[in-house]
Amino acid sequence: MEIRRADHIAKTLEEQIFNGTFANGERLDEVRLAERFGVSRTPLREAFQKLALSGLVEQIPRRGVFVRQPGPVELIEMFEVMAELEAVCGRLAAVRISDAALAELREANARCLATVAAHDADAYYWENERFHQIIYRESGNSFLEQETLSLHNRLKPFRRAQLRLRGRMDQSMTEHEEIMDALSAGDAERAAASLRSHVAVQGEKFHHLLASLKPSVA
Amino acid sequence: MEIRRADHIAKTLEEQIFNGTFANGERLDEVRLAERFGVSRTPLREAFQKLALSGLVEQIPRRGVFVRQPGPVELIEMFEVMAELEAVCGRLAAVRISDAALAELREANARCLATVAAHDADAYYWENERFHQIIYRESGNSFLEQETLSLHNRLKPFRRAQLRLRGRMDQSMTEHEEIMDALSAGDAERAAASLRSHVAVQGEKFHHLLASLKPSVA
DNA sequence: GTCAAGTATGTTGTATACAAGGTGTGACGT
DNA sequence: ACGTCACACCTTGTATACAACATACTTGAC
Repeated sequence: MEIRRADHIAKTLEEQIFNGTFANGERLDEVRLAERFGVSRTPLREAFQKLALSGLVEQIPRRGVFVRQPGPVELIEMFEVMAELEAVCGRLAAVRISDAALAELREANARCLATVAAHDADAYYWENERFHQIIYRESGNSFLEQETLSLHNRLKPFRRAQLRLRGRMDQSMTEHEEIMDALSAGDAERAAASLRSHVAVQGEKFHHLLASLKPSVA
Repeated sequence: MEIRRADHIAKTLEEQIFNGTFANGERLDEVRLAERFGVSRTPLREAFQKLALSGLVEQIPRRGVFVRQPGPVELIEMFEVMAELEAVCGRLAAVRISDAALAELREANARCLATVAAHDADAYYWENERFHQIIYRESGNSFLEQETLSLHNRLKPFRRAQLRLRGRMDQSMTEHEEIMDALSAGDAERAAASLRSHVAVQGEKFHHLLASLKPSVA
């Protein structure tokens, strides 16, 4: 099944890092992990390189690889960039989106509403993701779509955390309506602005969450 | 000297791919390149992975790695994203830039002017790069700075090509002036717009260049 | 007693040997 | 003559062996 074990290892390690299996500055021992996965060091090192390029671990020559959870400031920076990328997607999509995609978007938004009514946070998470991914796609720029999706995935675990805050889902839905309106009207600037603030508010919520957890770090 | 030969190989291969040493769909033979670099396949494969993650080559399991020059549409997409990223940097920099950095920017622009007066395209290229990198830095968002720089580097060879077009350097300088004005005034939207069009015009020029070379592709 | 230097041990980086899969060619059958 | 199946060779993916470097501990000298 797994033609390339290195890829599978990379994915597994990525999940485990996300799930907090490893502490922040922890060194990933090649031989220990190799025997844990039942493979040799070779595919493991390949997996390490992928993770290093993704920014999840840091490779220091002749020293080893260390898991590198992004700090508070870096996370805020990433959320800021995410907001801007989505804004760009929105601006482009406003003038490029097809009628079919608009209908698709409306449908996705309706499903979001349903999950909010059902207070199903997990389901909302997935439907919301679909809503945004349609916008990425309708930017009409595959490269932009890929880059935005990549950052989106990288922020996944942190985005998920802030969703549990009180009333966030309802607020999010009204923002979705505004976004839909702007896109339907083909108003590029309004679409960009509404998407930017929609995502930026996620970053701020996350910031608050973070500050409430560790008041010393802020 | 070179602690990590794999890194050196990756850089060398990257240059050679840029310089057109390899044809577009060409397969990179591991053993042949290994003996050509005087190393074993191991560091070469590590180099391949880096290049694959950078998008310069494509790795097909059990088939090998193939050099993957971006096609016309992908290049246009990348230029579009580049324009938007620079616009974002500009918008943020307009409200975050320090007086010292503004002076630095003015100086860099002055050096650009000097190289234009001297008709030194190569020197202009470097000074122009410095001008833009200051703006990336002054966005006050290191993550954004890195991402923007990364795409900038990836577009380097193509940006260089369009610079040789008639009158491009003079036009570019007047655009720089507009950008400087907006940043000095702290006008975020004007900075964003001027930077966007400044870079977008590069993409268009490149598009023209491309169309004039291969009329069949467009 | 403390600091420094040397050695030993452990870990990373590289080379080579081995295994598994894919492709191409040739032969045989229709 | 053309198509299909089988075998051989070539290439990639993985394991293991080896070398270089870094770190830590011990020993000796001041």
